[in-house]
Amino acid sequence: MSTEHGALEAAGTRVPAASPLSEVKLHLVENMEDLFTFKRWLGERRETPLAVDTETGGLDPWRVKLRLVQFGDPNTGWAIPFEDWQGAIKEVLRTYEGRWICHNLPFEQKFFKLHAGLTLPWERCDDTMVELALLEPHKPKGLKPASERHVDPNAARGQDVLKDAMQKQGWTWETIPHSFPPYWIYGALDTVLTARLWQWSHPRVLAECPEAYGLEMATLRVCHQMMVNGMLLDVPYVQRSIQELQEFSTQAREWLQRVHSVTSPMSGAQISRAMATLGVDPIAFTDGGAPRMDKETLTTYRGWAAQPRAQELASYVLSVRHADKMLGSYLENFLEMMDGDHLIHCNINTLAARTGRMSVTEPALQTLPREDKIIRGSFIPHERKVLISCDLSQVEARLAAHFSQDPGLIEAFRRADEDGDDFFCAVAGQIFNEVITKADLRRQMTKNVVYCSLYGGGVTKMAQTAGVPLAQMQPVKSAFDATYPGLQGLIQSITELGRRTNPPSIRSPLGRMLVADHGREFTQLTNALIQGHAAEYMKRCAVDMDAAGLGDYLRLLIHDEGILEAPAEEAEEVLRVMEQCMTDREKYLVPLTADGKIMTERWAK
DNA sequence: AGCGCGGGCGCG
DNA sequence: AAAGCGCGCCCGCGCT
Repeated sequence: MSTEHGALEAAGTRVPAASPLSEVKLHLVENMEDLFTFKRWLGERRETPLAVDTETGGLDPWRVKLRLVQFGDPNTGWAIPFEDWQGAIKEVLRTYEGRWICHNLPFEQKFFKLHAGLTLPWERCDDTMVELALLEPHKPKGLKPASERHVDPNAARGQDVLKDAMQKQGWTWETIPHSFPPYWIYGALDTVLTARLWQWSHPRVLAECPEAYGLEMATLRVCHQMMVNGMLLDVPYVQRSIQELQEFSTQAREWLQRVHSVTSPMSGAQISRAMATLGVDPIAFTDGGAPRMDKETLTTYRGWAAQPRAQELASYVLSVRHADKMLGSYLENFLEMMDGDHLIHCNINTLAARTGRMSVTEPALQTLPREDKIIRGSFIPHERKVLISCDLSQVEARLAAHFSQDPGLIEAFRRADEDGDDFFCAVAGQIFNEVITKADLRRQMTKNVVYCSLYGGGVTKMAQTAGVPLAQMQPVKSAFDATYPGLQGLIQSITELGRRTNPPSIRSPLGRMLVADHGREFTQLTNALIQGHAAEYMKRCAVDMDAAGLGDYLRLLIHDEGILEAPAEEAEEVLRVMEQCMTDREKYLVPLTADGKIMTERWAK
C-alpha cells in the first residue's frame, strides 16, 4: 500500500495543507511489487543520510519482537514488516553504502544485533538524539518533541489516534497489526522526521561542538558492546543471600508489628507515632514538615542510651530498611533481569545527566553498595577470567586545580604524586602548618571543605558533613580560602560567565553546553564544569581502552571507575594498559592518574 | 489499577 | 549574603 498525498489524513489526523509534512509520501511494503518500488527508491541519489527506525514489541530487546523496520529521507518514508521481509531488510542494512541516521541509535543497534544478527557500521551513523542533547540539553530530546520544535508543529499528531485505537482494540505493541494505518504510517513518518531533524541539527553540531559529538558517538559504540556482553551473576550465591535477608526481614517486621504496631518500616508516620508513644520527641523535620525518620535521624536515636526502647526501635527499623533495600533494589532484580546464561545486560544511557554523565538502569549497577559487599559480590568472572577495576584518582579535585590554576593546589598534587604524600594531608598541612596524618580529623575536614566548595555548599554543610560544630569548621574554611584563593576565584568567574546566557550555561573543554537552573548558577555551574569534564574524560578513557583492544573486556563504567573482565593470564597486562589509558600527564596542569586492582573470585574489595 | 509525588537511600 | 552536585529505584500515600 502506498499513500501519495494526504498520508496523515489516511491515519485519521488532519495536517494543515500548508504544513511542511503535508506533501510527504509514506509507503508500506506488502508484496514483491512494493519491495521493487522500495529498492528503486533506495537507489536514488539523496543529500541526506538514510534514516532508519524500528517499531518493536516493547523496550527490552532481549525479550520482545522486532515488528517493523522503517527507512526514510526528508520526503519519503517506508515501513517494512520485519518477519515477512527479513531477508530484504537484512540485505539493505548490510549492503547500503551511504551514511545512516537514527534517533536513539543504541536502541536500534541492539535490535539489529539480537534480531538480525548484524550491526550498522558505527562510523557511518549519526544520532539525532545525541545531537539534540548537545545542542539543547535543557529541552526534551525525544523525536516527537524535537520534531515539533524544528520540523513541524504538527509532527506529534497521530500519537493520540494510535493510542486510542490500541486501547479500544486491546492491542499492545506486540500485537497491533502491521497494516493498521496509524501504526505503519507513523512508523514510516518517524524516519522522515529523523531525516529532517538531522538537516536542522547536524550542521549546528558540526559548528558548535564537533569534538563532544565525536566522543559521544564513539561512546555509544563502546557502551553498546558492554550492554551486549553483560555481567555474569553467581545465581546460587544470590539465592542464598536473598533467603537469609528475607528470613531476617520477616522476623524484624513481626517484632515491629507486635511490639510497636508498626506495619511498615518505610512509613515515617508510623515510626514517629511509635516514638511519640515512647515519649521521644522529633528532632528533625522533612521539607514537608513531617518528623524526619531517615537513616541519620534514626542513627541518632539508636545512640540514645537514656532511651533503651527508642534505641531498640530505631535499630530494628534501620536494619530492616537496609535488608529490604538490598533485596528489593538489587538482589531480587538481578534474578529477574538476567538472561538464560546468567548474564545481566544493563541499560546504559550515555547522556542521561545534564552534566554529560552516564546513567545505568535495569539494574542500577552504578549504585551497588560499597560497604555491604554482598551485593557487588553477586557478580563473578567467567571460568579462567578475572574482574579488574581501575579508578581515576581524585579526578574532580584535580580538575578543580586545573581549571582554577591555583598554584597551591597544583603544588599539593605535585607533592602527592612525586613524594607519595596524600593530597588532602598535604593541603591540611599547609592550612594548619603542621604535619597531618591520614587519621587526623583535620584531614577529613579539609576534604569536606574542598568537595563542598566544588559543589556550592556553605560552611554549614561542610561542618555537617564532617560531623563537627560550625565554629570548628569556620576557621578551616577561612584558612583554606586564604591559602588557595584560586578555587573561590574559579567559582566566581564561572558563575558570572554562566549568568550571561539564557538559560545560564558554560561550555566544557570539548564544547558541550552545560546548563543550570535560573538562580542556582552558584551551586550548579562549577560542579557542572568539573563533573561534566570528568565525564568527558572518562568517556575518552573508555574509547581509548577500546582502541587499545580492551573493548570486548569492558563491562561497566561507574563515573570515575571502569570494570573489566579479562582472561586470568592477561590480567596484569590488561591492568597496565587500563591504567595507561586512564592517565594523562600532559594536557592538564596536574596529572590525571588512575589506580587499579585485580579481583579473582568476585566483584568486591 | 495506574499515576505522580514526597521521602528515603544506594552510588560517584 | 548565602547557597551540595549528578543520578535510579523503592515504598507509602493520595488521587483518578
